[in-house]
Amino acid sequence: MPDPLRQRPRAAGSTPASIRFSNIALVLKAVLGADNPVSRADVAAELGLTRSTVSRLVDELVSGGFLAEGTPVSGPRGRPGVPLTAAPNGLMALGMEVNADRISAMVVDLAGTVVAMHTSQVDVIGLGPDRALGMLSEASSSLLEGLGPEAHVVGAHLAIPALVDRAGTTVVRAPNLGWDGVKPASHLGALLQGRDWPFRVSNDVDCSALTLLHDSPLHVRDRGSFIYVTGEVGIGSSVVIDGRQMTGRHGWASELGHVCVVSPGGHRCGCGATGCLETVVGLRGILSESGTTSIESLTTALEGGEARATRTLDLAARALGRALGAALNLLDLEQVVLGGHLDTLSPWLLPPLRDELEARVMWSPYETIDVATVEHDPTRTALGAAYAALGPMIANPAAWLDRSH
Amino acid sequence: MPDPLRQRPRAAGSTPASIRFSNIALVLKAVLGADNPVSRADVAAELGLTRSTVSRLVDELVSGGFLAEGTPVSGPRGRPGVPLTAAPNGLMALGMEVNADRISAMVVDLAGTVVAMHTSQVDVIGLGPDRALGMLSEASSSLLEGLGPEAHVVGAHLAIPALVDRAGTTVVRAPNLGWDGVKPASHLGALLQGRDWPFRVSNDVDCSALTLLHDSPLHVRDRGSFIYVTGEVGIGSSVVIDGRQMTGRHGWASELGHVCVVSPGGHRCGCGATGCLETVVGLRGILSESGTTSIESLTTALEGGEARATRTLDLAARALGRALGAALNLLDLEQVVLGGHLDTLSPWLLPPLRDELEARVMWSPYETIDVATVEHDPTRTALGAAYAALGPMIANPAAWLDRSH
DNA sequence: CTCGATTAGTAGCGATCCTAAACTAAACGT
DNA sequence: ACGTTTAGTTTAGGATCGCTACTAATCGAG
Repeated sequence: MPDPLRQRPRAAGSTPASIRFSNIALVLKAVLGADNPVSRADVAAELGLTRSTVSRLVDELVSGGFLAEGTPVSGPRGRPGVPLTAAPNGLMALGMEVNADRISAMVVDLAGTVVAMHTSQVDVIGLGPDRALGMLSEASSSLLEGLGPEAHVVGAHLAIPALVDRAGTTVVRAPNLGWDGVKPASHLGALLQGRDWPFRVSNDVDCSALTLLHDSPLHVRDRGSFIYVTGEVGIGSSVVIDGRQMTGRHGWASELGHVCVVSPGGHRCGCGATGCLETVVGLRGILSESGTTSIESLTTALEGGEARATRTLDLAARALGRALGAALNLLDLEQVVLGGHLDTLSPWLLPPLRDELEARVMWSPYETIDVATVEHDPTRTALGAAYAALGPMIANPAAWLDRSH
Repeated sequence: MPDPLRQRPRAAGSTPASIRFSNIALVLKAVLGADNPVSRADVAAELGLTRSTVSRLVDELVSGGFLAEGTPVSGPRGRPGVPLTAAPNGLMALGMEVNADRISAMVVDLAGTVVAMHTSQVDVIGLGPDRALGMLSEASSSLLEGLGPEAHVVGAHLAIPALVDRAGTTVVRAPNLGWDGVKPASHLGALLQGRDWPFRVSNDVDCSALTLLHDSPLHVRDRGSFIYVTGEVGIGSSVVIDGRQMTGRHGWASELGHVCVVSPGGHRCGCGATGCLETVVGLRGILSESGTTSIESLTTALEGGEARATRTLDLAARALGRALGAALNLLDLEQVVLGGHLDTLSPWLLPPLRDELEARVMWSPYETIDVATVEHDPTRTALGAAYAALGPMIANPAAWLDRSH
């Protein structure tokens, strides 16, 4: 007997319109994701659609401000194709970051070009949510006012060092900021007022990882599955599988910093448990264990071959190897990317880390484990936030086209 | 300039036909996944499609052998609806299992009903791949011959305790069977000959986990994200996220048994590393540590409150907690499911395990961690293999309908 | 310089699949 | 008996894509 109470918000049956939604997104993706500008015919061949279909969709994207046509380029034979690129000065998004010691805002277009940006060093902890977000709101607003008249900012995203709920609206807990249960949208009134933007919040390391996944908002790199581990205040991490970020059920996945790597024994961690990776590989742990006071004095000691420092780094690398070994055994990823002070210390970390991974990862005899590093870039997080803001538009351009029309 | 070398196998642009492919799959899913038989009108309401559309698709599924109509059932008002169910004696699949000490085969229909099954206790290790798979082939063939004439078996799947390549064709390594680089299809000639079945191989624990995800081949349970950990010969595990099994890039994900849980110290594991979960929580490790010789003598000792056994179980539970804590911190899953001897020993494992997880999982203050157990069921693996074989058909019924027509 | 070959892009027609609305069917209650 | 309600079917119309034929633009051979 059918249950009249089951009145779900209806699942998604496909209609002819959803073909267009899907195809127009594929076309945009094919154009933005190509290494070199491509023509309508190239896109048609790549997607297995006819030239007439692609032509129609491309025309829509051009008139909607997503794409621009270049001047025809001759091939070896035949009529020259019209090269398609992301429209400059077309659609853009605002990426924002709040961290313990700075706030940033950045406007980025569909090609991934930074059109405008602003960063201030401020003591966010001292200010509290309302004043800090007020400053961010002001800085962002003046950034937007400085843009040309044809620039069209269509969404915003905020990166924050915190556990954020999956809906992207509430900061559940931000230990380094001392914020609990903050709803950033309600403090950004001046910025969001009157703009019907999609606005969301997410974890800062997740945003940074997006810049590793993409060269531009939609150009996916070779690395389709990786874990990014960065040492900043604590140890942050983010996992990407098959080009999609793994958020988990609540958006709280990828807490590599609190994987247990020392047991028995192990120091107490800020999270309440003992033996967390963060206690061994976090900057504070490394410095106190090595008897140094700053990363500069530590590297000096290491370059001098000082025994205590060298031994500390070896232990840290092996602990990192145990945690990453767990991640690779569980997730079967193709690459590990290290950032922050883990990059700075990589000359001493990498050899024992690779060693440990070879020994611990079940499939290491069959596939190589790629360990890479990325240099610290203070703009990476806000840039990733902008990528996140552009995401929905790229995923469903038809919705935007139909709305603006 | 377009690159003429880039001649990819064309991505998937949608055509009008793909609407039907997608919708017919949704309709089948809605019918098979419902708690009670539903009518065409119910499906239409659930999917947000019109009754006429759903009617047409249902008619196709009925004439194609996927669904059957029951006798109309009156509601409180109006014309009675025709209840739809999986067709009995319609489409079926063959699920097979090869393990160290037995081979099994099982025929299952779309409703998840076991239509026929066969199990033999044999020493698979002694036989080697060719003879073991030959026996399986013979047993399966005679199972198929015993079915009624209207039964239509449309695919097969083999579960095997091994690392299997992602394509599902080659057993890369099966430590408990001593098989390396075996291609099962080439040893199952007599069974597969002349049938244009899809046939694939995958890991046994992954197959078992499918039976936890589904009550029937398509009825997804509440638990959409969980990790299943089972103690058999070693420690096997499988991760399901949002109702989809996480296979990893090579299909080698979910090796929880080789997460490091004891360091410093830790015994050497068969995999070559030290301190693996398997060395502490595997049956062999628990027995030797507790000074008992079988699970029966161990439970007797535990029931008698014997100190060494109790202490061993406590340490094992806490080690399991460290490994599962890593998994939950990395993956943000909603449930842990324990099977095999971990279920048998759960009265002694669960309290310290829950304790350890509460302490180690970052988000435990915000969401409860559900730890459940499942009883050992020797048919679970072959049943899961059958589910796996039915999967492609359920995912794309239109392909089958068009082919058989 | 002209013409053929080649490739890019466009236009019209037909096929497929969906929605909408009208219709028929089958039950209940007054 | 008849109206109401809900299930299922039929028919007409709309959206989208593929197919085919067309025009456009370039190169190179004669």
